[in-house]
Amino acid sequence: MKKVSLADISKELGVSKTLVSFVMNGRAKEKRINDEVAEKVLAKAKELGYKADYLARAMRTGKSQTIGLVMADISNTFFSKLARSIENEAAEHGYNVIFGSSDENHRKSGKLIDVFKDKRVDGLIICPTIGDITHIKKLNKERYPYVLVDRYFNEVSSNHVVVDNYNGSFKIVEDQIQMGRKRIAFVNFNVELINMTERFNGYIDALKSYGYKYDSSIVKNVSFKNIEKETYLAMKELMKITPKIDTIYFSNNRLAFLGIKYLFENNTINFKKLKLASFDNYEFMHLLQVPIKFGVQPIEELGKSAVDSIMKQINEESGGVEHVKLPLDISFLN
Amino acid sequence: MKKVSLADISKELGVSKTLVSFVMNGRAKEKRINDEVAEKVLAKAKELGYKADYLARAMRTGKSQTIGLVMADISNTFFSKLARSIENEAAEHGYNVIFGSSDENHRKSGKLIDVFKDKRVDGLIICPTIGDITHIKKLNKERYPYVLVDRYFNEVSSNHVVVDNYNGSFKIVEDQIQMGRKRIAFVNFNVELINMTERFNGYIDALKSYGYKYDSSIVKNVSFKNIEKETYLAMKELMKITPKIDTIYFSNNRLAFLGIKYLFENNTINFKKLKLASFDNYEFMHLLQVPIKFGVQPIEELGKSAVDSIMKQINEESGGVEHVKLPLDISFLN
DNA sequence: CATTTTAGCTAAATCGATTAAGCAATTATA
DNA sequence: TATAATTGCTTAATCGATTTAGCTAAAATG
Repeated sequence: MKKVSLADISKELGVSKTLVSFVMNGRAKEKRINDEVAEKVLAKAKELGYKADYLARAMRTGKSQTIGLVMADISNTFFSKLARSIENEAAEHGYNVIFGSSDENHRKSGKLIDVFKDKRVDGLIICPTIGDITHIKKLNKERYPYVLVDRYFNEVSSNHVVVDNYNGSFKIVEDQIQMGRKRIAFVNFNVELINMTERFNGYIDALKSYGYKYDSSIVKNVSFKNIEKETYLAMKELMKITPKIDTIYFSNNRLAFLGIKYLFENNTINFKKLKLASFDNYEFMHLLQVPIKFGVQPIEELGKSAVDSIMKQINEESGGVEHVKLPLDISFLN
Repeated sequence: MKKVSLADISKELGVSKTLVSFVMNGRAKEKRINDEVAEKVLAKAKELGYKADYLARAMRTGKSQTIGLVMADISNTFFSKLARSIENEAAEHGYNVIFGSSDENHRKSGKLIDVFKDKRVDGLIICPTIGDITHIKKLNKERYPYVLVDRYFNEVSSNHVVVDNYNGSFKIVEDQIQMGRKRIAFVNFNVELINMTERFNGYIDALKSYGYKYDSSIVKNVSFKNIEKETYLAMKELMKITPKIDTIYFSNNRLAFLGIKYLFENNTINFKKLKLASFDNYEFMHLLQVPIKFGVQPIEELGKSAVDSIMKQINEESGGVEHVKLPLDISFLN
């Protein structure tokens, strides 16, 4: 019941391991192996139940048929859906996925990247966080196949696949404006992640292009770490401001969730006067009895596109750095 | 900038690879290596930036420091949270996690198990689906380290970690009874998965022990595949039944979500008369303006416990088959 | 002083597949 | 007919770490 190796087959048939290896890798023709011999090898392999040892092969070829996935937190729906999409697309190419969560901590992501490289993943899909620039630069230098998803850095060239944060955000705010909203507050993360700043820029520019004045007192920035407390605090402050705001726009589903939770827990809110908007959603969101509008991230395409980029790089079909920007699905605005 | 190997160190110092290997594995004392020599080796290793090659080591030792995780669908919150918990606990032990989704299809899970074994994962954490008995039996025969989570099979002995479905379900139904509900409908999956049948048994027995008569017309079973359509159909039928039901109890959060969605889309429902219950929840659930009560799965403990079981097996500290049954958190019933 | 023990180290096999280099026999070409 | 090309296959090195078996010299023992 123990493992069958190339050597076993070669011994039983009295041929060399080399020959068996060639046949098993489908290189019989190329290597001009006699058809009859090749067939015998295949038959014997089947009989003995031979399967190439993954580790031995990986060690020789340096290829592991595995992709490393580094995200902020797989238990977050956005990332778990992304992971699923990546898993599916990777499977199409015969690859598996090994994953790890960074919790937006670049020490963790750095460690994960190192371990995954150590395990010889053929490529890395990374949702980078602040401070990951160093790691990206290193990957660039080493020409290690990788692709960033959801976020990237202006300061360093990289393959990346992201959603069009700027235009998505612009349209969501524009929609509120067109609905007659006058004072649109914005709740964002206080970090320099490009997706977040782009959403902010979309907000600003939408206001501008409709002649609204930018009022920094109705823009709140909360931290990843104390997201719950700070979002609550931001909400509390926003509700007190005069003249009254009539829309709160959340730059992400998590913030929207917490904001809504706050509103429910402090149920003096009049939803005739206050509307909500969110850059992206949870599946549940439209069931909440709350006037909220949101975009929907093209998560599946993000994952698919990321894997495709990795595959191109692995197979060296890549024509240099690749930037993919997918539109936010705003069909739910109507 | 290329990889530093044991041989590089041994050459530079004029000692054998064996010695270097011993030192690097902390076996210097045991192998009676001269302290000065050992120190020299460590210093040189640091200087050259030596890191043991994972594949070479894995090939020799047969250990990959990786755990394989097979679930129904990582994009489902239950599983993604479980995955996160498993990832964390595995990391504590220096392990990574490679994952795959079976979509409740035993062909897929079988393939995943095979591939993961091929990749020499040191253990498997499996959320099995119907038809996986064969694979479990095989793992038993091979004495491959594994543990089932969330589900298991009565027909075959296995290590498993599950929630106490029976008692959890019993208490949820009991709670409805104590609230004065008279006709409690049940929406379940139509599959022979033990977690689902146990939830059903809890429902039945709670009814019985309070002298309720079991009425099969208010128990609906839907399939995994057409979950959306069939749940809608079940809801439609339940709402028509007379005498009117006054509680719908969903055996899982997904069913509850779809049921609620149906109710909202057919908004003639009077929530003064109809209450809801669900075995487990979504984070959002209590924000819905719906009278729903639910249990909360001890997901983190499930994952932690599963990894611990695997670790015991890997380190051969396991004293035979292990069954863990964790209580459902019902604190939200109050 | 002869023998045993111990300290300190190494050679070489091993895990299992891949592959560069090359050999022998046959066939084609000049 | 001598040389070149092709067919069909093999030997042995290699990837990098682990580990068994064993060697030498010094120290301990009787």
